[in-house]
Amino acid sequence: MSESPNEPCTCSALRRATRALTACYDAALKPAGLRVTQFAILRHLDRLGPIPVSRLAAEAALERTTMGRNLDPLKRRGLVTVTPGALDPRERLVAMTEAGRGALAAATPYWRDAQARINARIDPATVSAVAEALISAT
Amino acid sequence: MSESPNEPCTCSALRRATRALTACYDAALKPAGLRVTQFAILRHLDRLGPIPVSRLAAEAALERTTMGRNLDPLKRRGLVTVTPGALDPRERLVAMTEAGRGALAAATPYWRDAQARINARIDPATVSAVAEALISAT
DNA sequence: CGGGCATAGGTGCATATACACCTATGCCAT
DNA sequence: ATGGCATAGGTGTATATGCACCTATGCCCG
Repeated sequence: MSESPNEPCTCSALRRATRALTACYDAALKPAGLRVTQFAILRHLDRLGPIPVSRLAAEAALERTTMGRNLDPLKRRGLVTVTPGALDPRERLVAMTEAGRGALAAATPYWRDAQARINARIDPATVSAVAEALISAT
Repeated sequence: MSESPNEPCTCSALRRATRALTACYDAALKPAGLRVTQFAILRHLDRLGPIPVSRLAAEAALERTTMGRNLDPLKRRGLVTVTPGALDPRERLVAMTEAGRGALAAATPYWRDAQARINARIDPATVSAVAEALISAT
């Protein structure tokens, strides 16, 4: 079985599924003007409050510099601010603005729709289990 | 349950898992100088033979222009050639070179290692099932 | 206090991804 | 033949992602 010359690549299969799922969420969030990556960052900020870039990256399991760049569109649109930390000026504290909170609130119903549609098709616990296994396997 | 204010985002969870899995495969393939995306393209070409860009994109379930750009690093390193079609000069036929076949052969054992390591941790059928469900759900 | 290491972050580069728009060419109907 | 539509592909722009390398600053130790 795993001797098949055309054995499917587990990684490529998952990448493809993720492309499809991301397109689905992005389409759902489009009326709110957010992508799912941006929505996720706003959700983290809403939960955590002002937080340095590195810690925000760690929360999202993103590379530090990736988070830095992913904040750019949100900064440009005034949904978050990034200011030097008062205690340690090396730190850059990321904080949601009022506009950011508004965008998050406006987007949340669309996100819930997408969640409901997807979770009706696949058990989210299964996805969670797969994700957990993959993350701990690496 | 789905009323939790901090309900996890199925999409973000899957994106995170895919980032981790991709990093794992990319690290495994590093000695062969390929990324998993590039390895996947070479595998498609090996299976299909010379093929127009659009059809190759369809096989990989990638957007046409994405495939066009993903071919750039492979072209630059001489692993594939892209030539105008003889019958229809609008078409660009993508073909593996000898160097491409060599790179694919050299990379395959590393890919098998990664597959074996991952498939020992999670049932690939489960991943397939999740992927199928997500792709058909969109 | 001064040197050295640790920590926070940014920049340059490369790849991956997709949409909107453009060009070139084939093909068909009149 | 030609005008118009369909098809194949490329380009511009934007976001997402991560590595290598750089700067700036804190902090500790002698």
